[in-house]
Amino acid sequence: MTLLSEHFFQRENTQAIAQELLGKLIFSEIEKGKLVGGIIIETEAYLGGEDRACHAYNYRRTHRTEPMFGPGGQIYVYLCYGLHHLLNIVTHGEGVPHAILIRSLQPTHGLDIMQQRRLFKGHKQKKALTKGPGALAQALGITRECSGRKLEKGFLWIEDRGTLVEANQMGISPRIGVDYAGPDAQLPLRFYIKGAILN
DNA sequence: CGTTGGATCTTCT
DNA sequence: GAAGATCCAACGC
Repeated sequence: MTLLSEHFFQRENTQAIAQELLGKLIFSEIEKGKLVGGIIIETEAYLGGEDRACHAYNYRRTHRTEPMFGPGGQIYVYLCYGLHHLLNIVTHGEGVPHAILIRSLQPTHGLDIMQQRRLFKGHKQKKALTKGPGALAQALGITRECSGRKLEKGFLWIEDRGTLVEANQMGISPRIGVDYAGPDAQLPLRFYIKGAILN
């Protein structure tokens, strides 16, 4: 198994990286002693200054978007709809605000811990542990305090265990929930492993 | 099954 | 002051 290095994320082809992340393992031990993780099965690419769907469109630089302007391998987390944290991995070099949204996992490690984290918040039982970006961040214990930190073993990291996703197993579609982005909403920048997203 | 609406709050205008 | 890279349960069929 190989830990994915910063170099991996500092390459310039964000779409290719988003595709390569499919089948990789992501781990979180943000809470010490609580190791959780799973296989990445769905990603979306956000292409920085030229992408209307990206928070950093037109190189809009704010406190929130700042991590995206850093070098690849950093973490960008932000709050959506007031209640969901969304996990992104920054790519490309410094000053180019590309990022990849991790949308879904197939849970493999620490299922009991994820189950617990998904319990409270008023509701009773959750079905999917890590299907959907908000759910996934909750199961991994990610909050926006992680935003701006680096991927790091023992905190939050990604490993390659040699899983290969064949081209015919990969699905491509427009990104979810970005209708406001005009023509960019149609771009085929969402990637997923066919059949894996269904429960 | 598919569709609908409520929860909830940071961020930027 | 408005909008938003969502989730879930409750409906209606």
